[in-house]
Amino acid sequence: MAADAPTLGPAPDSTAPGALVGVPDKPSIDGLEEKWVARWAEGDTYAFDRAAALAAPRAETYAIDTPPPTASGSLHVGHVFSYTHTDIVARYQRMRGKHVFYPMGWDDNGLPTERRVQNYYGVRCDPSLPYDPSFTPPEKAAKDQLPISRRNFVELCEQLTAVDEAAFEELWRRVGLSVDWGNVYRTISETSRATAQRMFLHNLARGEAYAQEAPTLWDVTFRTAVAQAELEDRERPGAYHRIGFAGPEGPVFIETTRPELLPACVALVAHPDDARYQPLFGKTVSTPLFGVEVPVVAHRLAEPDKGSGIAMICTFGDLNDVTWWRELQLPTRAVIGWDGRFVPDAPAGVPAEVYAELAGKTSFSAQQRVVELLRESGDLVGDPKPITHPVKFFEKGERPLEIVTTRQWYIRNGGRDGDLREALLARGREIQWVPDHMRHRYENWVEGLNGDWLISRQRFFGVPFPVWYRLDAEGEPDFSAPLLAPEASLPVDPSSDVPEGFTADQRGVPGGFMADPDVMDTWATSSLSPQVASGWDTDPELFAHVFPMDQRPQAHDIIRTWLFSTVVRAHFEHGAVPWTHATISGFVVDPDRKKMSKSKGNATTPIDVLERYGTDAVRWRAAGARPGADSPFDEAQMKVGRRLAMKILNVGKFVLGLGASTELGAADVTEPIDLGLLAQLAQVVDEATAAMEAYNYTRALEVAETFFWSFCDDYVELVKTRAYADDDAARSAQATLAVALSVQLRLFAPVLPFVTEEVWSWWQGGSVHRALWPTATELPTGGDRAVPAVAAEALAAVRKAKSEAKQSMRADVATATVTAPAAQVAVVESARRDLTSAGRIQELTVVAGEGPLTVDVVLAELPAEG
RNA sequence: GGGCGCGUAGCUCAGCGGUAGAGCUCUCGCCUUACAAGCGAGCGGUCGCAGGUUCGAACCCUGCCGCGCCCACCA
Repeated sequence: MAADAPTLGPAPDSTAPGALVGVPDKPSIDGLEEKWVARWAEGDTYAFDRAAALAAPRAETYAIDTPPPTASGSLHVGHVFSYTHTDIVARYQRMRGKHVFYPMGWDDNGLPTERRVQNYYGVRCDPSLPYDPSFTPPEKAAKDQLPISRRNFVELCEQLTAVDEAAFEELWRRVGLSVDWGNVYRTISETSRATAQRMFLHNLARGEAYAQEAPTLWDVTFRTAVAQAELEDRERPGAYHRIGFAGPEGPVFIETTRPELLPACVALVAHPDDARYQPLFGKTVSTPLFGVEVPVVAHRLAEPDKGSGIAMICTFGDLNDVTWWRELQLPTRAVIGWDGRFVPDAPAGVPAEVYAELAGKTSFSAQQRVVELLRESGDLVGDPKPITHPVKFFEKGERPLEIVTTRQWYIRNGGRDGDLREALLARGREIQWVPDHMRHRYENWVEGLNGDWLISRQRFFGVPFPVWYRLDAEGEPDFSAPLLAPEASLPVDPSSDVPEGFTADQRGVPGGFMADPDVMDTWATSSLSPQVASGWDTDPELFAHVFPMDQRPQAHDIIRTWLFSTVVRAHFEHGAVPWTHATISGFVVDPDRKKMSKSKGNATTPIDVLERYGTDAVRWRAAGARPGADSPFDEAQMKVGRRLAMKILNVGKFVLGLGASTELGAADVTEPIDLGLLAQLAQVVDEATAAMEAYNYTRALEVAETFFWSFCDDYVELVKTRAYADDDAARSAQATLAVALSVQLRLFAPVLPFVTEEVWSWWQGGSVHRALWPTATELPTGGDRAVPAVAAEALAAVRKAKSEAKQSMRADVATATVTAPAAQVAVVESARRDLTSAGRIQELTVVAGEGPLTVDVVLAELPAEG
């Protein structure tokens, strides 16, 4: 977005790509990053040409929904790999002549930023405070956090993340990402906030968003609701407590891991078919300690073989309780408050004097006390049986989730509506997944949804809901008719802005208004990355052109969050998928196959690796990880990439020294082995192109690389003598070397942007990254691929003889007799000149014979061996 | 418990119906004037196991075993 864009660099000058500098004596890959990063910036090499793109058909634009990295986090090698994968595709598409729309975003929203700002400045957000325009943060973070207004807090977030983002940008440039740095967005920016609020108002107007007072999974540390997508299970120790309830015909025993919820018990439940408990259905039992009469009810979700087969329903211990409570229309006896402690007053109908023992306690200490009381009363049977069981946690949280009834905003996602679910599944099928099997993750998730998407969070930093409520004469809010911000006013902060028709002094007073206190879940804004990046809110013309986008690259762990939520928003607002392709990257794992992450301490710092091996080497290794496949981090592999980069420099220098130049072209290629080499290359180009079209950059690189090593080791060796001469055959070799070098540099350019650009600059104008991807049509036709292949095979046999004789490859061969299938005799003969010079063969004989090609070699000045 | 993916040379991985492949490692050589951070050659595998289909299976089918990820399970 223009509003967030950094200033562009100076205009192109003579140092930009395009200025020929000649071949250096000692090519080196060290320093290429600094050199080319600077020149690409100066030359605006990767800028998106908005005017040209909009003037061209949509198919000539390639738009990428770049994942915005968490600005307050840190990057590791895994990030470098996955962003490189996207960049390889971007560079390929650019070389196909497309206008590549390749923005960068920073995710500076959400809890990580909030926590970092609190710690860094020693402040905390208090939305009830007024904005202080002259506020400056303390020099040193004080022990007691200084309360400041939301707007001041957001400003600090913006300041601090800007610093982080500058460091990220520098790293990304060093990685060689061909991002359009004139198109950078931030999830915290005005535009992002306005987009999120406008989209929310649209969702609300269409009934896709709604507010509801309901039991909600609640993190007691962060004191916020969390969504299904943010849950994870963790194994925790617990214990079964066998407890007796007084029934009409003797005690009824239940087993529970949460005896402290006894005061919240509203019923016992068993399966309708469970003969043991059928007599009790419709009757009541009495809770121990509290003596509350609760009904015994039947429900299909009760499992006869779990515990004693009959469970207590509490409001609320887990999600099953919520289901039972809702479906069986049971009363509510909530005991756990927003802070995770037992509320001060007993629920209605629960004796206050017993409950007083628990008020204010945490779940943990309440449980201890309840167990003591049950022991004293004799209602606890035996000792608790220790078990380990999975417990739901907020993925960023450290204490088990509780269930608390609160008023929250939701967006429909098919979790409670079969038709919508089907529609969203159909959207998933519209997307081309790379790799294809990742679509199952999406379908699995959508099919398993058990409720709508909870988007409100009881936090301070984030996009606020653009909503206020009237206060009645008693000062109670009227939630039934929210006051909505007009779209033209967005973004608003309801904690400092005032709804239409009200004045600031009416805030919080009876007859006045109050702000909705919540902010949106971070995914509620991240899910709009295509809209934010493409200018839905700021540049409708651009948006109409690039949306739906072509590619969403992301990791597989956030299919359920980022990918799904993006599909939901696009489905509602645009009736379309947000992109045609979802490319899912795997993780970089450590040698023990554990996911690399900062928190585990096994993450490799990218800058160190980039410095030691060079960016191209690291990118080469990244390209070896297939889409969606996890890949172990192995430094030995980096060396191989470095070797390839070095080889490209060296062979480039050599080939250009042999006379290859832009003066020579396909028309100068006349020798059979040269035509054959280029025919091989044409096949490589076709295969690499097909692979790239299928997003299989690994395969594309593999075929190019296989050809390249054979080109260096065999073809160049075969023709170097001829290329030094001065005749038509020499010119044929030189032309072949020139054409092959040009094609190969372009094949490698997406993966190895630095060395290819360096070699390109020695003899070609412009940037290789703005050159066209090679096609078979630019290569001569009719060549016989067998000629270079057979010549290489014969040369290998000669080398083998020298190697086995422990001779130098420079050793002379007195006689070499090639015995080849009849059909290959002429083929070998056509390469005679190159074969004799490369093998230093004094006398070469070619005869027809049975079986595969063999070569009898007699080395000069050595007795013949068998 | 459900879904998905993966088990091929010591390591990382291709191959996915027609006589087992690459790179790395390792071994043995080579100062060859593009490259010794190089070059040449070589060693190395009953393709997880068991059945089945087929003239023929690493490849297709079935069932196991092992590994990983996602989801569910919380009395």
